[in-house]
Amino acid sequence: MPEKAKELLKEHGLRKTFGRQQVLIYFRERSTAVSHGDLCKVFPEMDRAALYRIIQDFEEKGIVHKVPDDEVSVKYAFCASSCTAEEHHDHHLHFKCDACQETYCLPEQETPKIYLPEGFRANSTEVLVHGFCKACA
Amino acid sequence: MPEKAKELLKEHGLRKTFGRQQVLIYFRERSTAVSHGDLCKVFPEMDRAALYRIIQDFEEKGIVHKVPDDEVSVKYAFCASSCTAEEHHDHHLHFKCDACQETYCLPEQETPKIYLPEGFRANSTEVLVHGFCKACA
DNA sequence: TTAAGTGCAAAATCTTTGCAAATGT
DNA sequence: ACATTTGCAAAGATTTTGCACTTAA
Repeated sequence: MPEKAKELLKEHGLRKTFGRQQVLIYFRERSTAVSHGDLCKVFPEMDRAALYRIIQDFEEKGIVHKVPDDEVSVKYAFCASSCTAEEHHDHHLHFKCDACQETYCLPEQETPKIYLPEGFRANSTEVLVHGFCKACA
Repeated sequence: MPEKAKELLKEHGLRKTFGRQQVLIYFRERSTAVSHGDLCKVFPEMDRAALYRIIQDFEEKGIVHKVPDDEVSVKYAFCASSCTAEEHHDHHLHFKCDACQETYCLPEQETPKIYLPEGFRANSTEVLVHGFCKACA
């Protein structure tokens, strides 16, 4: 994976713009998932609509992935590795702290093998564990 | 578990109103999760705000549970059994079909044991499996 | 130069809230 | 009769869209 945001954008077929670089760097430096609203607070000078489009482009190109959430809005986190527009490979667990409300990606953990009822075919599995994180426990 | 919607409401400390009975019966008869928007379509004669409040009351009292979703809005499904206002016991899997977009509860399946990094403490686990359901496979 | 991205404004949705009228116990 | 719930209307948030202007390649 390229070190520079610039290269990462290029690699995923996106033009290197100021906004995208800022947001990409922010995602890379975080271990927890953020919503669109969160990003608006982090980048108050950026346009809301532009942020929606940046997130959307990043998700389509495999730079960030959706993290299912039980609050109102979806969250996003930086893709672990090797995700492309064709396929995401973020088969790791997510952990949401009931105290600080942060959602962590836990990439060391593989998703467990799930056995489905007859007739169901699985493509991918999302796991969201609730509890207290290291900082809040 | 009581057979009648009326009794179920009473058991959870909610008054038996027409709207609540309708919605409760609807939830009981479904095997897939629905959003507020879905309910509005099913009950176009009911007030949006009232539906929000019904869902909220049901969730608080342990009649339905939230199902994390990767779309815009949260979904809800009927509680398997014995959930109360104090504690939900819906530790089953959810399955979302990539074709028909329905989210199923898979109550036969126990959630797998998850091993977390040092310092993290789990309370509950939500699993959302993506793939093709029986009807679409 | 020209295809793509941004900023701004407006529309469309979604969610919450307050309060008078209706309903359940 | 009294507390709760509903219906309606308004406000607040969130998300999407269109289009002129700017920027990247």
